[in-house]
Amino acid sequence: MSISTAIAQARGPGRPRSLASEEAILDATMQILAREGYGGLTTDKIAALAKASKSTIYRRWPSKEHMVLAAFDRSPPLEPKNSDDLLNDLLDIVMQLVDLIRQTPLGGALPALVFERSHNAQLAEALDPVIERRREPTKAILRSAILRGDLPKNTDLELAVDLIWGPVILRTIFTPGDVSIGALRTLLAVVVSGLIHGPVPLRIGGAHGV
Amino acid sequence: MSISTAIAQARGPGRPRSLASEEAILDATMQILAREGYGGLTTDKIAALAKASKSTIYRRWPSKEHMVLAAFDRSPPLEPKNSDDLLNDLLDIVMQLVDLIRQTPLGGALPALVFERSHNAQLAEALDPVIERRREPTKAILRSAILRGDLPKNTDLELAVDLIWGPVILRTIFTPGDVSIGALRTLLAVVVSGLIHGPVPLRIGGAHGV
Amino acid sequence: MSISTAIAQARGPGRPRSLASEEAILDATMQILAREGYGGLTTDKIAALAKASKSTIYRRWPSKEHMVLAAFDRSPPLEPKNSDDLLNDLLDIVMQLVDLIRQTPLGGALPALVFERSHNAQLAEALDPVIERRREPTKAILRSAILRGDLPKNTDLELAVDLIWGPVILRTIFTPGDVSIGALRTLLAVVVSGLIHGPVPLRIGGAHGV
Amino acid sequence: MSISTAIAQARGPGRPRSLASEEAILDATMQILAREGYGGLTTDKIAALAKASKSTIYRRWPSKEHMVLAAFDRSPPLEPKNSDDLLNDLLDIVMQLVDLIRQTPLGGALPALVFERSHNAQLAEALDPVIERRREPTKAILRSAILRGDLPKNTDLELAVDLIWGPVILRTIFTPGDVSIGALRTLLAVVVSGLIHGPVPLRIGGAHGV
DNA sequence: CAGTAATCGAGACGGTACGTCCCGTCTTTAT
DNA sequence: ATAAAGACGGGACGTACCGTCTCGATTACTG
Repeated sequence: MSISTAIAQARGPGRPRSLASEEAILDATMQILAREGYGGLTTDKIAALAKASKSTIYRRWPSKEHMVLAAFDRSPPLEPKNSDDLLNDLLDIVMQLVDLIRQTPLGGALPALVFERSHNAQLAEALDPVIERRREPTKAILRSAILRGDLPKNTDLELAVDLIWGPVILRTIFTPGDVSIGALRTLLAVVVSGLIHGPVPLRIGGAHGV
Repeated sequence: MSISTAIAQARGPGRPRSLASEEAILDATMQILAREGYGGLTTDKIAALAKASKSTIYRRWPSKEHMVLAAFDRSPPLEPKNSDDLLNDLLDIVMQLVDLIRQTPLGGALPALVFERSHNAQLAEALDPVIERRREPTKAILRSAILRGDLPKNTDLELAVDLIWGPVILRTIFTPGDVSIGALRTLLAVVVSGLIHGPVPLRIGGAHGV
Repeated sequence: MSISTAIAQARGPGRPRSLASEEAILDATMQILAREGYGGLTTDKIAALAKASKSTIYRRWPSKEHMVLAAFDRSPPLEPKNSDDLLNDLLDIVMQLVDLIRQTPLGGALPALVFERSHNAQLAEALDPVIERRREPTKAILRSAILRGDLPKNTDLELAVDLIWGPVILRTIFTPGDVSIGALRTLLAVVVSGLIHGPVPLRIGGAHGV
Repeated sequence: MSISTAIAQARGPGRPRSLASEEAILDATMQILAREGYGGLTTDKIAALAKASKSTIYRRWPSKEHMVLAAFDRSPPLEPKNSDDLLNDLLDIVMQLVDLIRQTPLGGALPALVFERSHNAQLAEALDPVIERRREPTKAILRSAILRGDLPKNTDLELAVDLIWGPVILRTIFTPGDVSIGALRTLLAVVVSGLIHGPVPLRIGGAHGV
């Protein structure tokens, strides 16, 4: 379940792996990420700061990116508010991530993971379930709204999640876009409007004269 | 205007920069990108294939990523169909990019640019206007729809573009999502629905008992 | 004592430096020197031929010249004959070096070391003790001659060594001079003559009429 | 006669070569040599400082070393004193060169020329006559001494020159030796002694017991 | 309680890309 | 034809980082 291999280790003979080292390594990763950015993150620096050896590192994770991912995975999941106000709940959870990205070293590392994922199947395998899990709180909010009748029963959750997060991620990571609370509120309000009213019929326009 | 420095160069004294070299370099970049992927792209390989020297390369672009960007910038802009069917026009232009990303070397390189942008101000400066320009065709479609009356006059274009492209980019680059034509059609239909009906009022739900 | 850092290294923690690599590198240096001359000697070629990485090379020596010096230092010292014939002994040892310079790759590299020494304090530091040590065999010959009474007891050894080697080095490295055995014999015979008879009084000539 | 090709140029059609440029280039060479040493001497720097183009430089001299040599060749020849005191005359001319080497940029460049000569036939061809010419003043002193009867009539001039200059060059360029006036005086006194008394017989020592 | 075996810190290793530097040549317009 | 300016191909350099490996020293369990 965890990214870490240490915990799942079968208890055989020989010296057991040190949990302290493991944490020191991930802590060091976060510190360097915060201080010097992803470009300044090297395995040697991590080892030096964590007072661990590189073999201790590579025994646990096959590459630098996996370490970043493991460090990322230690951050607590987004917490869905589940009040009875859909828009506010969505806004809250969206702001949680935006703040996380803007205020912690993880923001700077996310593009690196995305990049690495694109040509590293091993990392994709590790990253995808983590991403998948991160979508869950949003789905919980949507399910509650459906139960309350605030959204149609046949709402496609995956599509809804993409509609919500797509523009946010775009503005946060891709493009230097407006992610103020006001802008996000409007954005979400339009998305929710689309979800409530459902997709438009296949042909829009062209029937004006009629 | 262009990414290239050679074209815009004032015609002073000294030997002018070779346009032939410039194109050979960008061509070589694309070829290697196609053949070996972004990870296999090195400045030495580019120089060898383009029969150019590394100094000729570095005289023009300060890093590999700038070269990729310049190569990317040579690809023709997406072509808006501008029929009178908004949904079809959007679907068409979205599919254009999805095909471009999936069928050309540029798809593999895009995550690299995003990643590099995140910690390289110099690249950000070069990349952002390129991205900005790429949003224009979508805006043209939206403007036509507004003129036809298929969209409200006060539609926020930037917001609309983000709503359209956010989920698509998310599924293409971030997450291994469904970008089949059917899935995209549904996605766009919901977005357009939201745009037509406008944002929901600030409070959704909570008024059930009333 | 040795140029090599590996041998003298205190046996601390960590993987010890590989003596095999060290020798492979110096062997490769000599081979390339012999095959392609000093101009054809590059660190990449050495690394490739020695199947070592450039980091392994640069961990030991700070520059190409230091490597050449280390390779040079592995050649056996000149062997003083120490018969009871001073002139023959000197001629023998001088011919040993002349042959070494003319028949091994070191000859071609020596000017390079001299050149580099002249503007590289670090190399000077490494080179000087090596040169100093190389003067010893000649001094041994001179000391024997003094003991036998063939040279004055107060003979200045440093001066004698310079008188002997100066002209030889000049003809070998600087100027395309005659270093045949006959020429060297005459040269040494005059030097020894000077050493035996001692310096002339401060004023030569000017007292002719007396 | 001169190292420069400019002067000997046949006066054909077209713009004549600029003598001003030529001098500016050699001046610049000396300045950079003095300021940054041979290692810091590059053709680009020379061109920039002389406000000349690189083609102007390479039209005259085939390589950097030839330029240094041409700059060197502009320095006045050593001036033989030709008093009636052989030892003093030799000491004077030797000190002239020692001072030149120690006090002008040429000292630092000399090892470079020697080095380059060793693997550059073209430079050897240019350098050797210059060196040869520089030996002339010493020979003049020796000839005067022979005429005065201070040296044997059959003194071998080439050998004598090598005996005199060899140790001096050795101590100046090769080895960090003593080139104080006192040390040089002693050195020369022994050499002159050898020249006056002539070579020792072929066998020295070995007849002790007899 | 000795033996076995996996772990630990330290740091060297092979490999490889990077970006810089310099050389000597070439291409442009202006004298 | 030569001048200044400066781009060009070529190629070496020394640095940096990756992920692996080799040491001697620990630290558990297993017999």
